[in-house]
Amino acid sequence: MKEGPVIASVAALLGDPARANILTALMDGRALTVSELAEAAGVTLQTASGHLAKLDAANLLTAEKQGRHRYFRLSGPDVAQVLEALMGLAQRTGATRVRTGPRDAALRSARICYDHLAGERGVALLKAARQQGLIDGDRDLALTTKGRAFFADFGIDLAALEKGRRPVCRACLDWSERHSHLGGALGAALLSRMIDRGWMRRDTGRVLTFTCEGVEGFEAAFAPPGEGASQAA
Amino acid sequence: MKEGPVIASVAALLGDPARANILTALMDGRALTVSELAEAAGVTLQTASGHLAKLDAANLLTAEKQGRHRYFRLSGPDVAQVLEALMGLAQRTGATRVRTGPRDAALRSARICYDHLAGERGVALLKAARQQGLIDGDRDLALTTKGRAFFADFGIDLAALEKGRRPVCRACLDWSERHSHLGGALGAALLSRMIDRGWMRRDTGRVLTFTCEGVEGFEAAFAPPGEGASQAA
DNA sequence: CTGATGCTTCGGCTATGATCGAAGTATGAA
DNA sequence: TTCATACTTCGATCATAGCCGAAGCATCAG
Repeated sequence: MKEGPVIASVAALLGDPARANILTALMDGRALTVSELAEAAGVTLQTASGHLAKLDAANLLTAEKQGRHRYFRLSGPDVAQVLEALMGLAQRTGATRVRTGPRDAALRSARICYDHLAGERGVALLKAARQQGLIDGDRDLALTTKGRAFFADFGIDLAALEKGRRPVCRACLDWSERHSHLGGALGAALLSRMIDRGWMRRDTGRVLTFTCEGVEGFEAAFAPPGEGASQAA
Repeated sequence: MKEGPVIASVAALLGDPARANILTALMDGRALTVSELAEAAGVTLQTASGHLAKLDAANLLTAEKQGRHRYFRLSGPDVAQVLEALMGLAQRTGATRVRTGPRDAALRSARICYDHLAGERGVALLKAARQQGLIDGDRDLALTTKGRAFFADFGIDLAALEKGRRPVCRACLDWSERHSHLGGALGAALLSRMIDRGWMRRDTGRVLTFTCEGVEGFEAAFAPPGEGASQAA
């Protein structure tokens, strides 16, 4: 009887279509202006402004003022995680539409979840990392000694990651797959490193498009041991 | 722009205080009746009924009808997971438990459910029968060969039971324990036989009072799996 | 300065939906 | 059978809040 209103106040904020559109538009971790968010949500500027004020007051968003613009971003990965969880729930319970476009397929394949890799590729990465003994644990993930060597070799400064307050490894439930992908500081660093390497590029929105070398490199690095076959479609 | 409304429809359901109270009350995985949920939510019966219809239509809950009662439970662990994530976002303060079931300890211990044994003893009976390999199946129960021998030896005419239209074994949801106990023709015959043996007697109302020999005999026949030995299976 | 752009606030309209009383249905008990 | 309990449905009331037009600040360019 006490918890209900607590979660209700947050859920009610996510329960308005305009606000939900705003939040999903921000799910790629980037910051957008009020005007951009108004267009994404399909409402007028002043309506969006009102919504953003509420989301900001609830600390779901953070605002940064730059000149005449005001940039909003999600206040943290946990917001994105909740949104992903809600999408997964909506899909399982049948609230999602049957209509699936090409953009939907691309989203399913590889996308950004706040700041790390999600979708089929994201799930495959964590699965392979587990199988290769790089990462241990089921719900709470931990780097193995072998994993530390691997990711250091991949070009990631683990010591720097561990200095931050953010957990290095975190399991994040994928809404399109049914399994977890790798979030946390390591997940973010990995995505950043893979983009640096030219393995993929960010399109508009959350879609990640793999390059040819990217597919090659990704499958070489995160291949299930003993299985050379790639998953072609 | 398409995903927003999808998550909004789900989130809006969680965004009402009464519904949020209902869902949090169900978070422990047990099933509760409409009345109990109405009290937990702090609304009247008809209001709760309306909310439950919506949550059921959205497949967030599943309903089980049992006589005059309708038991609701979360439709899956993912629902609870979303709620937990929301609580985390809302900086939860502490867990709340909903008082459920009868206040009367005697009723809780052993009572008649229609015509068979219910309460702690009833749940223990079915649990033991499963563990001893007398009864098989999860939702739909069935007698094993070993079970047929056991109950025949107990003094029950299984052939007669099977002639009737009534199902021999039936899982019946216990309203104080929130686990199943044994109903059906066999459940009724068992209770009748145990009363004949002097294991228990009917008080006024539905309370069943075990005699000393009853406790002894009951625990010998249906040894609690957690007694002394470990629960490994 | 003037004018333009980006955003916020105010005011009023409107729709959604939460709520409960009362009546109706289904099941169990006497 | 008749009565009681558990729940659903209907109907009407009422509060919340989403929405946009218009006006008000703030910043920048000229």
